Amino acid sequence: MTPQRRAIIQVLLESAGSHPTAEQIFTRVRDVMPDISHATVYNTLHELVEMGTLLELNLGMREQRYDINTTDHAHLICLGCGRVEDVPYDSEALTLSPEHTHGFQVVDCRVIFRGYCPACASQERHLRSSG
Amino acid sequence: MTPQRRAIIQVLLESAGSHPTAEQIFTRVRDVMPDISHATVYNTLHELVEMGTLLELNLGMREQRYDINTTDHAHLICLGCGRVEDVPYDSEALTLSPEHTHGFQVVDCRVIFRGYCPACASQERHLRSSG
DNA sequence: TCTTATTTTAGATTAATCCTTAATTTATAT
DNA sequence: ATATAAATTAAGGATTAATCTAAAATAAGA
Ligand SMILES: [Mn+2]
Ligand SMILES: [Mn+2]
Ligand SMILES: [Zn+2]
Ligand SMILES: [Zn+2]
Repeated sequence: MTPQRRAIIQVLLESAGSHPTAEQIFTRVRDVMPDISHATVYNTLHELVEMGTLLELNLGMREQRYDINTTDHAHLICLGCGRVEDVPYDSEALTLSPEHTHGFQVVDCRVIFRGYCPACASQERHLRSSG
Repeated sequence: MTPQRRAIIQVLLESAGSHPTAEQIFTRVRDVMPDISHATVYNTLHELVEMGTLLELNLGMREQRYDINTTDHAHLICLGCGRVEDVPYDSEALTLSPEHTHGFQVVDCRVIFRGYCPACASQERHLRSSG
């Protein structure tokens, strides 16, 4: 456990719920530790993911998002601006019946609702009516 | 409608169920049309996605996967090798209750089961017992 | 055919992520 | 405390999927 890791974990805890990207985490850590390197942030994030204390979310917006909240939940993402919200979901309702596992050892299930947030939805409406 | 597009669509139809990456599609198209460019493949894929006749899947393995099967289904992906299988799912069981939409216009829902295919699971076991 | 709009192309560019390697830091054992 | 070994960090280069650019080619329409 090094000062760098402490700082990274601190930032993750402070940004709980915001689903930051690796770059955003890097920037926030650099505020308190200006000499930290890119590689250290990436390495530490991967280690935390490996340990199971951090979720790496691929929500389809190019960059990975990180989530310190490892409780069972789904995500709602805005296809316009990338805004992410946590949403509850019933993990019981989503179990793969044995005849459909193809012999896989199933580890988990990710659920992503996609749509447009109020801001992006109104913008889209405006674009459509004017174009 | 150009010969390039016809060739790309042909490849997509032939590879139904294999969830190819853009690069794999590019390679297969190049077999029958050696001078086709990268940009044309990407442009065409994006147009088909825009039209709604092709799904762009972010299964978390770096590259996007494309799926000509636009019927309601979920995916099962191997975290080891990237193998993808289609799995049925009950879309009725997954509707976001109004109090959890945060005002979003919800477009769709993506469900991804993650795990290890038989080959990768046995490999992992081997690695663990020997390391 | 002639004109216009669209599409294609090659190559450069971007941007996130990963890798390499040497220096530093931390942990462990005298 | 000191020496040794192991783990971590930093700088910057490499990688790579994807995007952009601008000119050339092609398709569509009159
Ligand atoms: Mn979350
Ligand atoms: Mn599929
Ligand atoms: Zn939005
Ligand atoms: Zn596998």
